[in-house]
Amino acid sequence: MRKVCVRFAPSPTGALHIGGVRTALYNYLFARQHGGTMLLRIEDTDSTRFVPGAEEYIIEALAWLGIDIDEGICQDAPNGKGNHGPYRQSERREIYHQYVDQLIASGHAYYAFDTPEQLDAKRAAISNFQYDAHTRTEMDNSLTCGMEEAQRRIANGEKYVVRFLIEPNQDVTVHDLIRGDVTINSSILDDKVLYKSADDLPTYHLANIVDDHLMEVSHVIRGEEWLPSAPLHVLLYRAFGWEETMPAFAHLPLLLKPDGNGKLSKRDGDRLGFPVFPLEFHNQKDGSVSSGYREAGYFPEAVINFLALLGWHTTGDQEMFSMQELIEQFSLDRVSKSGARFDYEKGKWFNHQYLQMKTDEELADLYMPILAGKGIQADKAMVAKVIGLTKDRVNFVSELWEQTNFFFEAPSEYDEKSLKKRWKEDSPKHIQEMLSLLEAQDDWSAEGLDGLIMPWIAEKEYGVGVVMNAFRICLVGAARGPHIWAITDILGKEETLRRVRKALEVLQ
RNA sequence: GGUGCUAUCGUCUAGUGGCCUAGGACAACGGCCUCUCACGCCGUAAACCCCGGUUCGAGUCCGGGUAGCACUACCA
Repeated sequence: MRKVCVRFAPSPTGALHIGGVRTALYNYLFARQHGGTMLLRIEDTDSTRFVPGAEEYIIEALAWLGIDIDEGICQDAPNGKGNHGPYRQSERREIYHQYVDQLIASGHAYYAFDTPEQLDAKRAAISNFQYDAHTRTEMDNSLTCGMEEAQRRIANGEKYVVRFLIEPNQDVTVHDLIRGDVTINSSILDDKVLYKSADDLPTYHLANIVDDHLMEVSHVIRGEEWLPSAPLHVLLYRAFGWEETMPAFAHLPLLLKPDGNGKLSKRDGDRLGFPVFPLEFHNQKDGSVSSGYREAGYFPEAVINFLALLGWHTTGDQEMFSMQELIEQFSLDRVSKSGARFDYEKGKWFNHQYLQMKTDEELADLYMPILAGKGIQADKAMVAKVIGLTKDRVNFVSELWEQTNFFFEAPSEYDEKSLKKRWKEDSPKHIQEMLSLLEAQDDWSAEGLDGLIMPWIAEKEYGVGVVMNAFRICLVGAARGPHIWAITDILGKEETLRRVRKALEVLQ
């Protein structure tokens, strides 16, 4: 087998869609597994859809996710590294020109002068109009006007496109690594535009084949939306005489909407309230802002794990995979053929799993800026201790606040539902008595307090639940939180007593 | 409309002719734990799209339906 080289080739037309991220991931896993090269090429042949900042966004997103680029555009080489550059298609005009000329010379392509308006009129007049073997003889092109005339018109500055001449009635077979052989008849293909007059750049089809060939790409792993045009690409390789070194193809299943029909779109994220992009994106072109997984509090390894399993699975029951395990176990023949519905709930679960794997200190580093944002300066050791008590109940670092706020600030009000259920008629009396006991207590350890309070409750027959819940409300402001002696431990005697006195005052 | 791809619990999936009275995970529901809320643990419910065929035997192979998806631009 020849040296593996895969490419991820996004268009800088906006934020990188999560489906694109998965495509990049599968390419990366395949490359790493085979000791091959992961190449990033920017497909900016549509000047009208270019969005400033999109390319930088793509690079930053891949870097955040840990998808390292070996060749092409990347963080340490914004203009590309490697021997096959430039890696931005807009910088490869001359190269494409040369290959288009080759196709014209060999009779595989021709010039066409039909304007977009003329084509629209044709489509309106003839249903299912297709520019192909049946119709090209009636159109305005170098086949009908003659090559010399065509050259003259071009020299005069007339706008033209180059079309690929497709021989009708040929069965074209594409071998797909995931789906097997796919065969279509060339008659359903139209004479695709290879070179556009609008911006003097090639279309995707031409640029893609020329670049993959020149960049020695061995495997094209891309979304299923490209499957219908794969036979066209095979025909292009043949026309260039490159069929021998043509890359292998693998078309990945699509990511579908969580509900309803169709593929996952940006709108679904807005509608259902979850990110569809890896990073938050501020679109400079239309002013829109899209939320990202990073900003939503996801760990990159959770996003990777979640995405990897949307369309791929091993034979076993394993669900948690590190990047290294994915590299070892990934294989294209275990990629699903059918589209995968995007299940955001499972994404949260993955983040929960990865959050539990972090140390309390690591999480404290992430949480302390959030606390600082609320004007709270706390000791890292104390924050880590609080996190150790509460992390198992959150999916995100950002959710820590609602689980830990009472450690950092005394309750300013008392939850009504908790009061109704847990603050009984006798509670003020119980807490008052308990306060006296606590005031006289020197051993403030969990064991010490437990040894003090439990026998007292038992002796008075007040009921553990009744007293402890009322006590909890005094400290927390509600009926929630970790074990009560863990709370008193962190609060300390002074703060605990202060909160109890305050509660007694407010609640009576 | 045309062409192609696809089809197992609500969702992601395991299953490559007998190990399938179809396994796991998320979500849902119930229980346990317990001073509360969670976590955790245990359990329940939940699927082979339909019709034929091949075969001793089909979720698994074949054919036909049906449904979903994608493509059908001087977008990628």
